Amino acid sequence: MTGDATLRRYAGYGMKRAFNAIQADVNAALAPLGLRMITFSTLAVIAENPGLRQSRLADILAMERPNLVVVVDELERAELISRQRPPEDRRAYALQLTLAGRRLLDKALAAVNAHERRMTAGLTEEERQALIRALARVEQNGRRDQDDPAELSCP
Amino acid sequence: MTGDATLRRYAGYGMKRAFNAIQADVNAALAPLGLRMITFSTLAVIAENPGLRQSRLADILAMERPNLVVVVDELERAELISRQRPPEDRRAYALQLTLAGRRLLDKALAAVNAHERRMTAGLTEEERQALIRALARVEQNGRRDQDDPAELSCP
DNA sequence: TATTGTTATACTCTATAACTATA
DNA sequence: TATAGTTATAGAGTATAACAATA
Repeated sequence: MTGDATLRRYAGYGMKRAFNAIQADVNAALAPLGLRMITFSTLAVIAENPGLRQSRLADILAMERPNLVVVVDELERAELISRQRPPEDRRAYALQLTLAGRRLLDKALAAVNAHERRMTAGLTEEERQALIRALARVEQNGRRDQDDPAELSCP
Repeated sequence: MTGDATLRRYAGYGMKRAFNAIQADVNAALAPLGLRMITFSTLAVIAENPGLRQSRLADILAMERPNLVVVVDELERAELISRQRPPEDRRAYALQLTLAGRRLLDKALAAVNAHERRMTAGLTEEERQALIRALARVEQNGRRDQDDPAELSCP
């Protein structure tokens, strides 16, 4: 009686609906920390890659450089990260977490871990891993089609 | 070397990236037909529920009524659907596909089927079905948490 | 009083072109 | 000339409040 049986056959439709739920839940979980999905992700990637440059960070997060600027500005203003000019290339910035940033990220990771458990409740750990693997495959299929826009069905 | 190993452990991160790929691919597949994801979905739901009202359509597609208005306007202007006043409730509109709408939807379904095959290439049919099931579960977990905003870990 | 569709509005995310300062 | 970061801007998608017509 839901009325969308046609669309329910597609992974993309389910993904849109599931992602909307994920986004709402993770943003609610991060809001008490003053973070949202994109600022949390940015902190996590900088923590994993100290000294990272903004353009490389944008590559990793698959977002455009201009859109990252405002995020980095926001995190710097909140004193969660620092921008330092490396002497060998004075065009760039090396990004690092501050102590406050590291502490907040630890709290955020706990909140996001709880969020992940909540949203994947009812799946076994094997099913959760299979979901993550399937999503990575879909992403990869999209990346391949970007390089080769022609249809390459299967020979 | 990707630099996002921390985030890759979360289904939500993979879902954001996979959905971006899905959206780009499906919109590219539908553009030659003058459609995009939301107009395609709207056509598909109206086809499945002839005489549907806009507020019920918004419920099914999990979107706000005001945002649907512009979509229905666009489809009506393109003469793909018709709005008819039902005599028993002259506030509402009964939505139906036109013949052109039915024909275009058939073409769009073929394009979206090809898109789905492309994006889930490398998954077995069982894995694809498991992906769809897992996404529905995540969506449902989000819906439950909306009703009960408190954390309900596991007893 | 409540509901259907609508208007207006605002906020986020995303995408592109063009600028500056360095290399 | 090319690259790193930036500015400005425009387009989607999404959310809420308030209104007119009808129930």
